[in-house]
Amino acid sequence: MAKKEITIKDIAQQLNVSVSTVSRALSNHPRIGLYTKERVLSLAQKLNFRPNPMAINLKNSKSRNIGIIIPELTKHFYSQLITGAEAIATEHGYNVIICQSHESTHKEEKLIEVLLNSRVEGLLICIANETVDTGRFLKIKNTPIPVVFCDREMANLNISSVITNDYQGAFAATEYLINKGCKRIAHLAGSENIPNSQSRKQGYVDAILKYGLSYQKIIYTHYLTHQVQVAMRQLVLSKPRPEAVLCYNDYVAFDAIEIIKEYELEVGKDILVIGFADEPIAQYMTPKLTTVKQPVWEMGKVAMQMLLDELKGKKESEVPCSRKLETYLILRDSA
Amino acid sequence: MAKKEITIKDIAQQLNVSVSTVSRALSNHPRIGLYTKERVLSLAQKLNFRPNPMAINLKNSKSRNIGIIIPELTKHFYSQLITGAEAIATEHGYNVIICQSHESTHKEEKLIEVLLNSRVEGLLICIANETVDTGRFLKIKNTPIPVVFCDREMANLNISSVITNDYQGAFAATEYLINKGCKRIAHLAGSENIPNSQSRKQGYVDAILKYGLSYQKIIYTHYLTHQVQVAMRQLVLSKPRPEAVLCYNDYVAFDAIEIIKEYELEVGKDILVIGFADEPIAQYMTPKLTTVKQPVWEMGKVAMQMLLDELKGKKESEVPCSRKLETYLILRDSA
DNA sequence: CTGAAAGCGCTAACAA
DNA sequence: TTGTTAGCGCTTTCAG
Repeated sequence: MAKKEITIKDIAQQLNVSVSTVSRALSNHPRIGLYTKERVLSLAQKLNFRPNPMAINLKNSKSRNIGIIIPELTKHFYSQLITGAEAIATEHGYNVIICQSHESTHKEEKLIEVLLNSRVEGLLICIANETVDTGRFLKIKNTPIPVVFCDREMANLNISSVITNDYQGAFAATEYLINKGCKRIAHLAGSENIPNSQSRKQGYVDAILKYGLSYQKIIYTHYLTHQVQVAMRQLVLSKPRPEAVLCYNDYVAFDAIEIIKEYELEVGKDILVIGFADEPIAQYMTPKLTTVKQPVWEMGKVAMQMLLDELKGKKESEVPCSRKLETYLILRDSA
Repeated sequence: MAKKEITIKDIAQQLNVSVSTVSRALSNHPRIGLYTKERVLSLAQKLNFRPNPMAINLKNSKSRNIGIIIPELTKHFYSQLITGAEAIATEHGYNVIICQSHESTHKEEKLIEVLLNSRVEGLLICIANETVDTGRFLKIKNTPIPVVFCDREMANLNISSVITNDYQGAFAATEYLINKGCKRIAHLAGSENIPNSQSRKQGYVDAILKYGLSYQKIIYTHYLTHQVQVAMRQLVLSKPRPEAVLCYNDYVAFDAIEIIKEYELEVGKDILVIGFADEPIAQYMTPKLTTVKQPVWEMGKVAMQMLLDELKGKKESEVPCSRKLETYLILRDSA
């Protein structure tokens, strides 16, 4: 049944005018007779005419597409980020093309290539955890399209970025614990070479220092592995035992809580636990998790807005631009 | 710095051949001199030429885009579905345009319109829960592009669909409880007018019937509202109290478990609980939730494959095509 | 084997 | 105010 898509040419013929007239009528051009315009508009309406975006894009040499690369769509963090980014893009008439690197640097490179080939007008990238070599991104600098990094910035690359203030989040959480009277606060950190982990660790350390506490204990773990449980077991058994533990993220906190329960200690009383991120699971744990919330949705919005600004030729002087979004503590039952 | 994108014309000029020759060389056309071909290919390589997809699409009147409409990207279920669908699409050289209806029928309609305007070649739709009026979808039937429904089918619409076998999942779960010796099994169902909820309820009922149990209790609730807790409280206090409860989904199960704990009963012993979906939270509850897993990722793949098949002109006789994917019980601690 | 030319649907500079 | 024409980048007859 595939009825042929109707074009401005069809309209022109039926009305005995030229295609340019139709084009003008449709695009609200000033120099056109009111009567002709009406005729065109009403026929277009009647025929259910929809301009062919492929033609328009070719004509303008613009794809109106923004590429987004994230590690994993099924992680709540990223789907939230994308929801924010997409809202802004749509608002400005852009589509987003979402690609997943599945945390592989190699795939990441491929995707950049593919997206460039498909002529995206801008790129929003959440670098894979695995990625450390900034060198690979130098080629991006040579593309004419704007790039914005999200959630993780790449040092010395001079590319815009939006991240959350991990340092401040960890600092505030630690401070909260201290104010609650905890003297011995441990930190289950993330991998040592991940910048986000480093910042959180530093926030923790500086808070400890600020209040002159003598106890300080940091254990690096790779979350979602057994390392966390091993580390936590070690903490529970250490003497004196910490009164609180600040976790790299909510998953780490979950494992920590399991161990605490295993030793029949009470979470939120014998040992306070604070997570990071406010994943949905934070509300579904028992006890419900006190955690540092990152404004992920907003981060997506801000990043996309920044990208569009660069796209529309903001003054060079303001590029690259870095923004750090504040986090805040959500108080629940674990601390 | 925006260096102009290089085109086949550039290559043609530098090599003193015509654009058509370049085109042929690039597209591996048979009728071309080997030598010329080599020259073109190597120059293209050297110049880092990438064909402009906008031009190709216009030429072919094909967008190579598939539209996907889902209620909410941040729900794990849907992000998983999309991951499956996207994998297949990419594999076949298609992009996906992901849109969220945010569970609004109105937005849903708008999105269909927008996607049609943007010339997607096919549509994958997960209907919003709110949507009941199939009439609205009739217009889709008049589009020349193939449509596949996912997760929920619309009756009497003659459009292809892929869903999971809710009936069988609920039946198997109930049967499992019966085999474990439960005589009194209650069902916390979803909203009465949602097809998925109806099927699950029916699976429950039929299992009860098959084994000739005399106890049968169904309470309809709207999940993520207080209704669930109210209903569960009622069940816990009823005499005789049910020995097990089959929940409409994992969120319902979570609330049910909270209530059970509230009465100091032991989940998995005093009352067994089974959820539905296997959301990530299922593993993070205490106790870990026994639940009916739906093959969501696979559903996305199957649906996209079906869509592409229709797109590539499978025999009309095989369209529409309906598939029902089997679910399976994941045993954990709650039952 | 290669080139010229038309055309995909639309816009815009230039004429009338 | 309207029409003519060229062109966006590429493919594809149709000639040579």
